[in-house]
Amino acid sequence: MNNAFQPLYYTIAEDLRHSILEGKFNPGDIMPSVNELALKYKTTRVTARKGLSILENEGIISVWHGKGYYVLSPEFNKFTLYYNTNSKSFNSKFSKVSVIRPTSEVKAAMLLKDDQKVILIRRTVFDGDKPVACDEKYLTYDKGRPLVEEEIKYADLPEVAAAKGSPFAIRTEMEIGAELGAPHVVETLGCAAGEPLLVTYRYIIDQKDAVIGYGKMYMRREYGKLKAISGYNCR
Amino acid sequence: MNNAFQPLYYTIAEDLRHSILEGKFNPGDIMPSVNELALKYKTTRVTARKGLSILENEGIISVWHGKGYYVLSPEFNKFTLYYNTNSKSFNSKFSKVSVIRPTSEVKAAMLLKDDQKVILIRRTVFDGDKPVACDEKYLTYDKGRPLVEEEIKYADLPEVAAAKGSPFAIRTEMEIGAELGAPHVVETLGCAAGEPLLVTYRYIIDQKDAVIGYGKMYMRREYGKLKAISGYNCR
DNA sequence: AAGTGGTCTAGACCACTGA
DNA sequence: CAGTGGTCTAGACCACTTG
Repeated sequence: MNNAFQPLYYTIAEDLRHSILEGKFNPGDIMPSVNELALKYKTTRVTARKGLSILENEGIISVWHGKGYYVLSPEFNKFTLYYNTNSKSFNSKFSKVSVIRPTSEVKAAMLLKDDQKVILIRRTVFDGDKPVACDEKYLTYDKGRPLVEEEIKYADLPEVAAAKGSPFAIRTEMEIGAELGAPHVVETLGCAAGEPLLVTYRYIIDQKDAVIGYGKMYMRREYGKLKAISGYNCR
Repeated sequence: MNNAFQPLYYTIAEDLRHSILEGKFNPGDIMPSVNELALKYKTTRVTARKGLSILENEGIISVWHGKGYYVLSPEFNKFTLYYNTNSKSFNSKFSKVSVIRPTSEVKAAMLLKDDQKVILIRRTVFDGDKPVACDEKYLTYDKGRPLVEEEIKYADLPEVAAAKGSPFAIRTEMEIGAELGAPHVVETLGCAAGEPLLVTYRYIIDQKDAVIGYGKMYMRREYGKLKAISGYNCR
């Protein structure tokens, strides 16, 4: 019976989650069985199981057919990172959109043939008047598809790449490193030549594992810290 | 009817997922209704709905009560980052475990009172003979609990902190930046004073939002790139 | 009113585990 | 064998959306 505002299976999940968070169940422990829960909550096995499934989806418990549901240890090495290049508090200016011959670095990153040209988009991100970051994006240039500047200018890297195909056919990979800025970066950001910059490299990859986009973003450390969280509480 | 090796609801989910990935459905489109699917697959609404729920859990579609299931746009700003400080190809050496008065930086990071002492654990990570990273971990020091060195030495930061309470009561936050190493870091890593290092700051936070652990890791850029992925294909 | 999704039941049958 | 989880049915009733 369900006389609350929330479905019964949700109540079951909440109760169990609290038990785990309070330490009544610890990693390795077996949760109450589906039958037990069905009895306790005066419901059917289907509904009881649905409650357990929620915790399973949350990565808190795991199931072993024929044995039961086990409490897992938290995954502290798996982080969720939100990468917002288009934050509202910043404004950005596009300084260059052009078709170029790729440098050897870009050629290597995108696995390009020798004669393949790429689109280069440069952008500078400002906090008020102060430049805090700048990035370079490279996209494969298909002769057949004319370059629509407006569409590209205000979109983020993945969206631009997605516009050239199915938006679901791609994934993004990111690497994070520290570098000294190249001369034009130092000049654009107005920082010292020896200032360490946080650099993110992004690869846009289609369903055939071809790199169709590559981007590099340099951030000054006062403004460009990346944040990520881990644990159960964040989902 | 289900004459395959996999449950019917799974087949339904797979079929729908492929349709989306192939571009038969695009972001904003409405998926076939529960009733339609039940008819098509000669099953009940419950099973049909279960298929849709899978895609919903994967973040591919979203539901609007009374209207239907909608295809979502991929979330390219949300990354999953795996942070493996205990990689198998590296070995690490603990150089120091001690109880100290915190520096002002640590005091600020952990929101400590003036007289609170902390445990400091220093570690250096080697690739063969070459030092590639080093880190400092700070934990609140509770006078009541004696410091068990063995337990701490081989564990990672969150596990150590977890050992002091319920493992579920905590979360980890991470910041990533670029810095020049302090003198002792430069010496330990044997790098140039001007070499930019990738730095990760980690905060271990308990359920009362108190910072119970703080760690800093310096990585040389050739070895210390962090990687993260985004999109649907990764889950 | 007709169509959508959401919850729940009572019961069936199957597969896996362990004593 | 009893107990565990997993799948599925047929049908009921509810809540939301749209015309």
